[in-house]
Amino acid sequence: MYDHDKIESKWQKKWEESGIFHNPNHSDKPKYYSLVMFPYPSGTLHVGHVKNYTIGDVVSRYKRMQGYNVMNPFGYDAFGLPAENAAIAHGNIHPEDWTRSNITTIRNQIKKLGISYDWNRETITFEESYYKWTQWIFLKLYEKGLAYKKSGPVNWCPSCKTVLANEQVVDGKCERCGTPVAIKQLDQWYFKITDYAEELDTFIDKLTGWPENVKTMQKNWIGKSTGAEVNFKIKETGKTLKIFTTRPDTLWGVTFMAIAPESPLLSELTSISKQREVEGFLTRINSTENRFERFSTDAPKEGVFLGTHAINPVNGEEIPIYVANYILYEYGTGAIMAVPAHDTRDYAFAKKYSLPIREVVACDQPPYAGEGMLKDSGPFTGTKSNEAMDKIIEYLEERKIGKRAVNYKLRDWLISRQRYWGAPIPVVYCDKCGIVPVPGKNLPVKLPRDVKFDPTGKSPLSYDENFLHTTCPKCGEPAIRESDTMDTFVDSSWYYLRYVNPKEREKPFIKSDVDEWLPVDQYIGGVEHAILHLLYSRFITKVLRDGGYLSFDEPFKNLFTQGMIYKDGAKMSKSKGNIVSPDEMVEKYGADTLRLYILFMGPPEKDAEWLESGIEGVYRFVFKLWGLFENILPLTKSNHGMKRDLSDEEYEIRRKLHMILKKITNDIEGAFRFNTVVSGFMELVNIFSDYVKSMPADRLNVELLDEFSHKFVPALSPFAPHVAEELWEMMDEKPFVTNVNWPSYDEDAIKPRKIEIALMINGKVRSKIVIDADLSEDEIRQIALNNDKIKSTLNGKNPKKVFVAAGNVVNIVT
RNA sequence: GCCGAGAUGGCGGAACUGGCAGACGCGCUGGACUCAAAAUCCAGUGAACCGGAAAGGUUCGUGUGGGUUCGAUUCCCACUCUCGGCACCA
Repeated sequence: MYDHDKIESKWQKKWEESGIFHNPNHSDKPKYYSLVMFPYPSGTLHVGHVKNYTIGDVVSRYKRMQGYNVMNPFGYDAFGLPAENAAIAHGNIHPEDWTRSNITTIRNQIKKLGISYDWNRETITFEESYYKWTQWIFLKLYEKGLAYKKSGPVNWCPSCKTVLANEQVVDGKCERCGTPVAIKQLDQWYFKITDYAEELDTFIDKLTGWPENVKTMQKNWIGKSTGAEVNFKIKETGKTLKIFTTRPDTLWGVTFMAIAPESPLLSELTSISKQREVEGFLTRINSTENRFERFSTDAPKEGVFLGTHAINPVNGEEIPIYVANYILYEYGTGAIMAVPAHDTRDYAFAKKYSLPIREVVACDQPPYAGEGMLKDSGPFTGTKSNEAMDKIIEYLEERKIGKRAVNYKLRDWLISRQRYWGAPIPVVYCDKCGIVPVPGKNLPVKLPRDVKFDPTGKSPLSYDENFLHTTCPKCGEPAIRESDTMDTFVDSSWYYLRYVNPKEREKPFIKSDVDEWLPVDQYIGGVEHAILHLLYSRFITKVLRDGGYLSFDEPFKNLFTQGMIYKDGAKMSKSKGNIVSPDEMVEKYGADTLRLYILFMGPPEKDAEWLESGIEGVYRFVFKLWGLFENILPLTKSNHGMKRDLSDEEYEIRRKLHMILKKITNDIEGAFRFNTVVSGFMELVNIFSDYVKSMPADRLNVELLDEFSHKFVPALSPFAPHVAEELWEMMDEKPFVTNVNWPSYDEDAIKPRKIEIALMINGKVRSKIVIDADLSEDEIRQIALNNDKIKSTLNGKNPKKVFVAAGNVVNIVT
């Protein structure tokens, strides 16, 4: 009788005792780094996590069987808001204790799933031995001028009581809790990711192992656009107003200028007579309930004439300058040249204020933003707009009125957080010396344990006098520590490096080791990190490379984003109460069944609906498989070595065995089509069950059964490792099946003796016949034409043409 | 609006470089076992129709409309819908 409980705990113990999943950093075998996105331990795991880890485990175990030295590590993204919020909600439990207890739970859950992690590499981001190096990374960025403090408008979540990065604001709401985000003016720390915008953009094309949608999302987020910067003189002041445009070819169509309400240029561009009107406008748009209304695409375009004029450098025209609500201060220069005929927004604005609309690209009707023949454009009249682009930029450069320019939507990464549970930013403020970074030898700046961490909007650490007061590392005078902590995305931007040398005390990692192991060969996780984590990690990798700490450009060679598991048509969440717990499933059906079912649900990159009846079907399969081996093993053991030629039926069964083995191998290698791998296992079990039942035991071909069991069990082991080990042992083979080579298939065995081909008349199947596989096309044609059924259907008519597709069909056209 | 992915039985999904659509599983139907049920096992299961039932046969069928081809789920064109991302980025 199959007893999953007994088998699974038995092998989990044996694996642990033998240490077979610990991998050395150096070995004769080629390396393979398999990585799953580590979890946020804010609760327990659900089956959605299990999907992630199962896919990673199958890849790891498969690669191990193919002779690789596989690194398959695990850890916890253990700092951060959810842990802190949950700790507060659960009474006054300390976030550390709370998180640790979650980690213990999760670790046990994972061990029961039979995942082959190297637990020696386990990494927890809140440990001093880890965040010391997170702080070290901050210092490296600071040294290179890539970490800086500035005051400006920031996203503020009133519920989480902290600032957020742009990437953490979704539809104007906090990515985490859904509260509408407010804007505050604050002095905050930033990482200068914009310095790497160009490389982050262009290197996306080199990420051939990444899904297309993730690459597109990153491209969009970085938002590179090329064009020109053009200088417009201000008639009244003689100063210059710079603008960025992607359409320098429409310069002759400019009929007004517009600047952002937040622009510092606003006051000097406002004439005295217009001041009152402009102030009224500012008050009105700033008082709008939701500032995101102003920034939505369909908000009405509004503005006020400033009473001043710009001079178009290409034709000397005087044009009015407006302040307008649709101009973004943070993008480009915060000011635009407006071409109403060729931009829908400028068009709407011009219509509203009756401004001239001048067509300079031939079109049926403005607004037209496409390409076309230029007209009324001075020396460029008659040139195609796309061809004129470069020439016009050269024209501007020659006359020193403009230059080629590139702009990005990407903004710098705001990393300060006004919360307790994170790595302290390692700087102090000294009255004499200003901002002073904490020297590397003084790291870590320890996060004190006993702090009141209720969110007040001010950093909890700022109330801790012991923490706050220190001495300046430079002059030794009293100084104050920075009390903000770092965004947890800083922690997770380098954990994949730490796994290589998790116990290293002198450095975050050893360069030669990391250079050997990275990039990660296969990264697996949810698509929700398409921008945030994956972009930050790419950035940090490049910064460390430029600092000489790494020698590779990109951290993740191949990326796979698995789909989510839904229950009752919705995402699993505690509040909906539709969580499927892996513990319950393991207890009821066993880890092997759970793993197989999760893979069988559908293509792994797609979302899938959890169905209890589905897992029961897989459970039946495991039972059937077990029963088959209970029948086979006594035969193969007693008659081992007895040989007999294969009958046609047996030849066909053996052919299927090798065919499916080949298919399984291809399905793993190709696009992780594990659902069809599992169905392949089912087919084999069905075929062999039918065979065993088809004749008395003493007439079965034992050699065939022996071959089957020695191919099937190793192939099964990455997917259902416990039952595979148990069967392997029952076959009197030495443990562990986990360590044997991936089963090969024999191309010769796949060649059929006989084939069935369809006989078609005008594309419709009229008959099917079985013929020898080695017949020539002519022979097949003759057989087809002499077939009774074909003859009677043809009814004496002469076929016009006969197509023979070898091994498939014969199509007779009349 | 822009970008990306997709649409196949009652359901999840298969189908190699264009070659017998619906593998595998779920569900359903019938049967065996049982006093009965559950579990298990066996058989059937795209739709409509012809046939006395059976054997068998015909037509239609991969979102819609066209096209290429002896032959299209697969290639081309147009459209509809669904999902995901971005969204006043000049």
